[in-house]
Amino acid sequence: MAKAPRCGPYICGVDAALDVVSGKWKGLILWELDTHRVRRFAELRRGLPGVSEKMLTQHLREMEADGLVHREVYAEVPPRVEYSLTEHGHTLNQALGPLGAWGTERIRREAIDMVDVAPQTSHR
Amino acid sequence: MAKAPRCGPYICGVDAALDVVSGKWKGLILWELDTHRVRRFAELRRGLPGVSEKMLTQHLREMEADGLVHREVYAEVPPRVEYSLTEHGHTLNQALGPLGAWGTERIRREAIDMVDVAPQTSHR
DNA sequence: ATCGCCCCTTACAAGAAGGTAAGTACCGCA
DNA sequence: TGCGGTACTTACCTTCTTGTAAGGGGCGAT
Repeated sequence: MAKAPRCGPYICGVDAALDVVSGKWKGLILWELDTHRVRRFAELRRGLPGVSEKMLTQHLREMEADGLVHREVYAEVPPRVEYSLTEHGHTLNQALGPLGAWGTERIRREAIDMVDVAPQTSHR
Repeated sequence: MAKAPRCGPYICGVDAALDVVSGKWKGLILWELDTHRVRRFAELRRGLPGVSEKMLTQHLREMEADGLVHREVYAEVPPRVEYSLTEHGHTLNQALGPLGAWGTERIRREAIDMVDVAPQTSHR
């Protein structure tokens, strides 16, 4: 069920983009890879609290297939693999910027709402 | 299944935003509701090819709980319900803009790649 | 020699998301 | 009287995603 494009016919661009970032850890992987330019497998694992090795590998492979991350394997011992964002991954991250800002705003707003709803401690 | 914040502790804003738009039809619902300012249930259903009534109701309820859409019920016969974007939904859609552009670009690029890879009748 | 690190892979199991189909209650139309 | 339209709800089932656990091959450290 997966050819080059993973999912069906996209109705709009948002669809296509969401398809590529949907996955429990992909947003965080993107974030990690953007802050630190390049990360090794174990570094990413430590950076994502609670991720299993399987999921990390799987997501990284999908993102590689989607052309978002670059995977550089060094034929050394012990094995070393470095992940970094491709040009595409980078532009995606930039496109994700406003969304991240919106999300942050939303979190902030929810925090305020919670204080409003439970007003005994102090006024907001 | 859903308190005010639906999912766990968000690491970054992208997380929170993705949580809110992840769902097979939410992107499209947002799009529909943004183009036409206000839509009724059956109109939305006709606008999203292949959506089931259950999923549409479910997604709309979640988005209402998330403060993205406004649901106006008219106590008439036959029943009439109108959905529209809230202020939040609107800003979300704007934040989704760059992502949509990225997705569109990606679709275009894939189409080009496919032509590159499969030049009509030659070797497979 | 055994342990643990590195970067995975595989098999299996659980859970969430989504789809199908039917039912509800009311009405206008033929 | 029966059909279709409106806006759902419910029960059941399938598929997709995620998690758990184990293994594997090479090497440095204990």
